[in-house]
Amino acid sequence: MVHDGEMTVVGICEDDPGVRRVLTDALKMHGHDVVIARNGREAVDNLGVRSGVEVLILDVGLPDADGRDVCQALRAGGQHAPVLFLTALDAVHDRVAGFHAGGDDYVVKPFAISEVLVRVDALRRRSRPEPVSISGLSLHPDRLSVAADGREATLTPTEFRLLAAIAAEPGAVTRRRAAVAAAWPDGAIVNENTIDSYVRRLRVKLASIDSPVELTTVRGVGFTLR
Amino acid sequence: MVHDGEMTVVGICEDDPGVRRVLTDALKMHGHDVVIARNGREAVDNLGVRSGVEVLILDVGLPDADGRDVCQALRAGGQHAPVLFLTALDAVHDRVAGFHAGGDDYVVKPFAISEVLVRVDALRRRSRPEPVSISGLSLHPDRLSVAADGREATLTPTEFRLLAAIAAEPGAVTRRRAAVAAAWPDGAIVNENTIDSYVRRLRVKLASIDSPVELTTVRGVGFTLR
DNA sequence: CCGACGTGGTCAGGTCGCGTGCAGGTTCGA
DNA sequence: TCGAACCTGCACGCGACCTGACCACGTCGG
Repeated sequence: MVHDGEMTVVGICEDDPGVRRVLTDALKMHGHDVVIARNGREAVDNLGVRSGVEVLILDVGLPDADGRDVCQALRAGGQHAPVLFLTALDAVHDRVAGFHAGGDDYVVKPFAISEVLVRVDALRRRSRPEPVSISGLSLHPDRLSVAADGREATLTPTEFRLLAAIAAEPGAVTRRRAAVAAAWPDGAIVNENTIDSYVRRLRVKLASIDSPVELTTVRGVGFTLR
Repeated sequence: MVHDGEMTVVGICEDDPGVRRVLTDALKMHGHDVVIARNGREAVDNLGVRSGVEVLILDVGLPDADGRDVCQALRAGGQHAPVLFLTALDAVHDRVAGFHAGGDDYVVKPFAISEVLVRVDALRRRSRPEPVSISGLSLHPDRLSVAADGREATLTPTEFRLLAAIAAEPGAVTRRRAAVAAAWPDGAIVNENTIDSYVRRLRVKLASIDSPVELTTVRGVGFTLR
């Protein structure tokens, strides 16, 4: 089957067998794969980075734990997959709004399956890399752009890889060799000077959006974001 | 008059001629239009997005395929019409419960015609192909058209699928491969250049309605809506 | 049965921008 | 002060993309 994208591996943490079943069936019917956890403990065991899940569906109201705690525990374990929270109606005005801002999403129970499916697809699509925010600068891999405040600048693929590599560890110095390896992953042999050209272009684009951070040179070592 | 107004186009996939006849007659008597498929193959051929059906009635127990597989195949083709599954009694406790919770529905054979009619109406009502609005652009799946402000342009089915895929996440870059997979869900091998032609046609049509958003190219990656 | 029409798909040629390298100037560290 | 490291501006080639046309096929009305 070749339809709209690749299969997504979805991790579900839900105590209610009925809801679990509904979700599992619907997701499988749409060509996705499912990993199940019945409670917080199983979630931590089964839905970590090693599980290979790409999207998480977590019930906020678990018997043994809050879905947000589960999320936090998974995140602590290096699991960065986007989360779709299932929440009861009365919790909506609580702190749920916060989820949405974080790139994660939520649906209110009782929910329509179709809604869950749509959101799972959306999360997967934009999740591969979630927008990376670094001191007022946000990188959007799905848009190939960098934004500060409201302004946004689009980057070429190579520019983006380079900036992403340098921004990966804010404050740390990215060595020239490391930057080259990141921006040219195929191991192409590029002129030492080429990277300077790209750094320059990045500086111009960062300036065009009044970036709060500067791309500075550490002479003899590499580059860093300040 | 009982039925609430507009005619609904119902797609039926059912192998039993008797059941087919009963459904067809009842639906037509209530002012609906019917498109028939005798098996899974015909369903995929006749009940896709291009058929214009608004509600699907799928027999779960087809000779050549499971109704759920048929549903999956149709969904992959961009057919998002709600489904009413016809299922045998013994399957109820199977996984059918899952359908009812979602946007879709089911009835158990043998069923009362009136029940089917009620559910068809309910399904249609709650899933009227609402136009999808994206930054001033609205896509009308039921009319295969795109509108901005007051102006409207009609699209061919392939054009619509392509635009819908790119518009799914405004601002995000839709990769060429993904766009191809969306516009040609059957996995047809199309010339790499073909998609360019369609993008061009879409651009022309978007321009003809003074679209507020532009279909721009992200060189080396894909397309995006800005 | 035939021709008009809409749709899907292909092709050849032209355009354009990304990736790249170079030359010359400038800054920094010793 | 001197050399190396870095910055700046620019030019160029190739491949990705755009453009406008063409053709094959199915549908429908006459």
